[in-house]
Amino acid sequence: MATDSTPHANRKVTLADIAAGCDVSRATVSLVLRGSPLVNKLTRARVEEELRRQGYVYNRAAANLRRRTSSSIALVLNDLANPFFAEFATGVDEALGGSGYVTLLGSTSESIAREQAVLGSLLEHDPAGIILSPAEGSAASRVLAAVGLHTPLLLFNRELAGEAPSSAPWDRLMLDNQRGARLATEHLISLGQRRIAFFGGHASSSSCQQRHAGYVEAMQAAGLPIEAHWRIECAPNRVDAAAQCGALFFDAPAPTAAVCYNDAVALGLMLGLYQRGVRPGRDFAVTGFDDIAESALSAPPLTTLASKPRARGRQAAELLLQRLRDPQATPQRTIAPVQLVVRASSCPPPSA
Amino acid sequence: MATDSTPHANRKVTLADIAAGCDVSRATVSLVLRGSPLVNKLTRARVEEELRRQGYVYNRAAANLRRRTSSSIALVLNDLANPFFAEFATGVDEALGGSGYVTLLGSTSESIAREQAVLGSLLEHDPAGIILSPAEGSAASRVLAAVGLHTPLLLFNRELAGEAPSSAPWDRLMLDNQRGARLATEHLISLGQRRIAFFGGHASSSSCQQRHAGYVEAMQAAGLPIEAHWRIECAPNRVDAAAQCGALFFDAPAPTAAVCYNDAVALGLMLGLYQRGVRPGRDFAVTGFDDIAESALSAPPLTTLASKPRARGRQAAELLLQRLRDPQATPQRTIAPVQLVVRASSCPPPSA
DNA sequence: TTGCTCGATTGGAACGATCAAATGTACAGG
DNA sequence: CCTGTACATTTGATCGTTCCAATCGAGCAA
Repeated sequence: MATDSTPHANRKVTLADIAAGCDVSRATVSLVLRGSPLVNKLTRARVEEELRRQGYVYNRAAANLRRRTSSSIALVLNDLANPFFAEFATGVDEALGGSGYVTLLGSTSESIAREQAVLGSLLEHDPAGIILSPAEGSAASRVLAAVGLHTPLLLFNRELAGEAPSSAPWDRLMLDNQRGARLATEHLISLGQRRIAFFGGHASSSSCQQRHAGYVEAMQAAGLPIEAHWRIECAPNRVDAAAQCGALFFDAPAPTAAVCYNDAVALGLMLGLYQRGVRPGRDFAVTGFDDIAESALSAPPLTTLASKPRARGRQAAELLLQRLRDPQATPQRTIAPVQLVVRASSCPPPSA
Repeated sequence: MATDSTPHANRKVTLADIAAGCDVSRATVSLVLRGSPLVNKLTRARVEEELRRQGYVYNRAAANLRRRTSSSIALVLNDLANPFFAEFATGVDEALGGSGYVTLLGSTSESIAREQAVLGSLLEHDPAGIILSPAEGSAASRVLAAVGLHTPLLLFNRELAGEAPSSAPWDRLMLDNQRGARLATEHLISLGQRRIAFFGGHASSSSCQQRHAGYVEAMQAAGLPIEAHWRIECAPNRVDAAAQCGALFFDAPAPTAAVCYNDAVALGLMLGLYQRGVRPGRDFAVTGFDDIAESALSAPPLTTLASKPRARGRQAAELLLQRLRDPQATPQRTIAPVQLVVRASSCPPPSA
């Protein structure tokens, strides 16, 4: 049978066990753990030896309870399976880990009901703050009801529906959607393009609206007309984009270029073009948004807007940590710049 | 100034506040929260009203402390940015959420040092169990030292290096790498291919070894020779695969088909082939492994092995929950089947 | 001697929940 | 009138940690 001081597989080792093991009080052991200068060198050594011997592991939950602190951040994403958000999550986790926080993950799969459930469940674990990329159509009032005013929340990527501006003083980190789409459109115009469509995305989503606004802005600034049938909606994925490709050519005048909602849509559109015998990058110009990994490697490589999702993740974490340090500061709205990356998918119109 | 019973933004609402608010004891409130049949209908209604009024949120950490339970699972991944693992994580979170657990996320970016740090940090939050997809080269002894024997661990996707079989009774969930590669190879052989290469991956990784073994098995069973220069190593990503493409054709006899380590490698190889004027799916057959989203949409669509990462995530969660229910059961090694998905990238050899 | 500071340590009450055992009613039957 | 029992509620201890105030011996000045 095991002696009383042998590392025991059954029960978890606590401060009290260590204290008993080397004849000091729990308080002293606690001081050692936190590296207090108060404790004598000799006893510190004894305690540390005992910690090692018994295989002690710190119970942060108990400490957090006593200190009324928290060491976790909730990360709630509308679509973790999307590489963009996966990269984002990686960035968040990197930055949080570096600051001693742990990431509580929640994935909502674009379901508002799941978002409510996930927020509720994560809140019970008392996160110090929340990073939320809302599901499509998620309403400010519901989020407020679930989260309350006590836990700081950083909104990423999308606005909430029906926001009452003053009620919920949330920080925001958004991409510069409008400027990005404007840059892409201006780039196409500078290549001589005049008949440019805006392709893909749900018109109801805030990011799609912003990108479309940037497109309109550039077209108008250049004095170019916009035809109604140059705006095609589709789900933001490759499959649906490929299927909707034909809609671009139903009516005259047909466009010779398209600014796409995002890279997934652009890649799908290029696939659809190929299937109709139209060669993207030669007969028809295409731009995307996001600069996901595949875009550099597609045929032709895709002209797009780099949003650096991992850096955005780190930035989101930083912004939230900032807020935790200074809860009273006025809410921040941060717009992350995007960079135009020119590749072979954008070309002059065939006539030129 | 606020009355004493007004929902207060400052301090968090506790059981005691509710109890005081409707003149019952904390214990009664606790019983209400947990839906105990013991409590009277009338008082239950009063308490529930008060809970709502004060905006109470349950503190699971405190409950877990008292009950010596845990309601979180740690998910530690070697590469969350990889769509395969992002899908896996989504599946895990889905299944855990359904069982009332919360996911503690840790991403190691293939760094053994970060893996150690992440495991240490997550353990302090006392997870009920751990799902670990280890970083490349991660050693069993180090993982054991970090995790101990107290917390159940499920190993996913990779074996640990230098495992002493008896010491750590961990459950495992692995893909059927060997059988998958064998199926792909047999498929190519059945199309008439005879000179088949094995392309990509690090020969040191266990999954690469298993896939290679499946390839060898099929070749030998068919009585086909294997040339030494038909085995090309490269990092498991598109860029390196494209760069290594030429190595296939340095020496005669050149292969007319390749079984690739995974889809990323296969897509990269197809790109490299195009650049040399070789048309994959016509002049040269290619197969992948994983069935990531792009594979169905590449040109040509990729023949590959579907591993259903999201389903694997759910399965991993299920296996771990199973283990929590029955800690004494003997360790399970589960091999998840993979399915051959035949698409246009696999073809007969040009001569046939 | 007393008084005082200084460094090192400690006991006991928290944190917010749960649990086991005790308490208080009300009502039945003997 | 007493006992038993079913229900409804409470009391006080407890989980593993931290905080606060108290303690204690030693050194040193007056």
